[in-house]
Amino acid sequence: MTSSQGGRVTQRKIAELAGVSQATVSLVLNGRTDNGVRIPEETRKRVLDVIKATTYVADPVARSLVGGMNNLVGVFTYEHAFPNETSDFYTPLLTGVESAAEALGLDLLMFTSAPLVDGRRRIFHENSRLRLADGCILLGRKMDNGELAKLRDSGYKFVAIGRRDVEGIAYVGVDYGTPTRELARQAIEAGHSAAFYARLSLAGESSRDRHDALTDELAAAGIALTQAETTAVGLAEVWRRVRAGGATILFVEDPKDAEELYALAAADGVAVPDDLSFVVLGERDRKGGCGVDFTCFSAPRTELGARAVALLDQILKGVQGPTLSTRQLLECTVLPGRTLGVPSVRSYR
Amino acid sequence: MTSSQGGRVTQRKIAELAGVSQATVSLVLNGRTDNGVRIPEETRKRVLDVIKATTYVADPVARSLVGGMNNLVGVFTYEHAFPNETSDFYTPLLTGVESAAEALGLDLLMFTSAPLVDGRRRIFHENSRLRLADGCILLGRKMDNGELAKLRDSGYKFVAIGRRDVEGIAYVGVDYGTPTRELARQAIEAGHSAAFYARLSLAGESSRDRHDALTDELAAAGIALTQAETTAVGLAEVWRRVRAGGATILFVEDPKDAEELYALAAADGVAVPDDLSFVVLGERDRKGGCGVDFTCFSAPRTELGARAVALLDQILKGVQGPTLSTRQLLECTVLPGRTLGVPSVRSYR
DNA sequence: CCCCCGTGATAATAGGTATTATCCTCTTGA
DNA sequence: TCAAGAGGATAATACCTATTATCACGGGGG
Repeated sequence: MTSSQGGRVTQRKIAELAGVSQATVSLVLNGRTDNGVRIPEETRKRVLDVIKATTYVADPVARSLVGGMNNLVGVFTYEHAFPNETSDFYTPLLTGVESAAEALGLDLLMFTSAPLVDGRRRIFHENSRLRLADGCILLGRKMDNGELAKLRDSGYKFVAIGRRDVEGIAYVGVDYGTPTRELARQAIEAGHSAAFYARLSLAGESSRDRHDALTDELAAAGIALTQAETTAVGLAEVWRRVRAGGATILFVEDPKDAEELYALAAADGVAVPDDLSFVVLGERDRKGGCGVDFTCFSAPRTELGARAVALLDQILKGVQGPTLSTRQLLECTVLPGRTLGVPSVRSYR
Repeated sequence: MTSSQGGRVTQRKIAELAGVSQATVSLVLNGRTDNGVRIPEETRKRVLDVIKATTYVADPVARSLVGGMNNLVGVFTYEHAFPNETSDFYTPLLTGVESAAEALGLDLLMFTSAPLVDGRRRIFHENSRLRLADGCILLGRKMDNGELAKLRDSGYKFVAIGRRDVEGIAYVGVDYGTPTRELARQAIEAGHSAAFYARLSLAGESSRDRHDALTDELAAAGIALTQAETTAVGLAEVWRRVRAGGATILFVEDPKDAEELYALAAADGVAVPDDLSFVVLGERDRKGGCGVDFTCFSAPRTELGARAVALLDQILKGVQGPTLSTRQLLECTVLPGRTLGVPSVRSYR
């Protein structure tokens, strides 16, 4: 009631104070000098002076309505963006997003109004406010490719973080295949001949990449590989199968699974890496910093975020000069760790 | 493909299809039955059927435009909001901010476009975009009270996190005095009679609170207290003075200082708490989670963030029903830790 | 003298929704 | 038959900005 009429300074108020029309104010603000538009320096200065005196800022809502730019980059996260007890997934990415946005003079609009249902946010809900931003960065492990396609068809500009196998979608992702192959080769060189892969569902692109790279590389070396999906069969059962199968090396996709399997191994008196090697095909978990020094790899997450913003900015502003690729893959670093060793001769069963 | 070129489905299109006016569609959608508004069941059903058949979604932009409010809560941080190598200060607060915003259906606007100068952001810079949001949460250790007063005078609605001794400013802060007194009493009960206080500058309200509470409580018990400002004299010198002074207990305001002083003590072979007790008058540092289990206290930071958003929301929407206080202080929890013990009889010098 | 053109600024309008005032029709009571 | 009123739906308008078409004015060339 009070805040709407008394509060906001509009172009009309500026116009009154400067003794010009609202249209003139808009033209000055946008620095228009196109065909037919001429504003003498004197008038321009008068308007700008009034604006400075009043702290005017264009209403992003009205601006969006007419299709203008807000210098707002949306950030959509499928889960809570800020870390809580259970998750600290986005933080490194957002660090990069923030620094890039700062460098480009953009503000970040976090779509917290999209409520979590079943622990996930939905892009298309009752009243999605995505359009408040000029474009959007999409963050999340499990995006729905159907939703992505729908969003793309709506004409909305966005960049996904993580590779997406959907036609016409810009992304900045991580090459998981190469480090997976590298670790597989290390395992082969170490002399392992029986491996187990505790993986996640193959629904996501990154999971498939790891899976394909690992199976491919091991098969080429003639090494036996048994697989199990941890969420499907449960970690206790996975561990039982590992022991029953006689594998000397265990590849684990999810770092949390790795922590737990490691604990199970320790409980059974299995020494790592003397009895059994552990290789994590993913990021070392931050929260587990006090834990095990796993052999794993690390993605440049902060740079990932920064690149995504830069790419989105380019897409929004239209191409000019050197262009960034709309589909980028960044390289991982392999972290040696202390959990990959030579296979033991003795059986630990 | 349907929605991109043809544009989105609007109320007007629904109206045409249902053979009614746009106003009727709006009334149906909002379920209005107020005075004067009557819509027979038959018409209502017809409109709803058309809506179901199409993919109509109300445009949030237009909706905000007419409402006057953006449902945007600004978040202004004086430093980078997202953690980097050097700082992880805001994260717990932002976790609370996010959950409260989600509950209230608000989006968060992070003012990253305000560039850092000398490691700090400035509220009033070239073109502050603060007014993009309906109101704003202010986060930061060292806010400038002059800036705050200026912002208040501009009529802008905001809530500060942390107590601010500026007239007419809403805040949600932490009561540091009470836990400081509590820890001081514990020290007294333990038998300490000579204390040292390694503190920060007294510029901030929270620093003064701690200082006043500590000096007051110790003085009442007739205990000698020596002070030094760590940033002014340097930690090495502080440590020298601590040793020279013969204090049996060291109060440290800043957790990082505490970590370093602890390291200096360890290097000198001083045992904690047997030779010297450490009490931290602040939050245990997260990054130092693997480090020392300091006796300290902990502020409910997540709740702090959530309350700030709730308070701002109330201020923006105008009062109705039970009201939150515009100046709140939350209680700390004292964490016993392992660094407060009884004073040693032997001198460690 | 009239036409044309350059200069400077404005009126009008779109964009989608919510709200209010207004209008039309039909029924009922006197 | 007319006034009153209820029921049903719409036109008009506001919200704020960006854009386009238009207008007023004066000077120079024909």
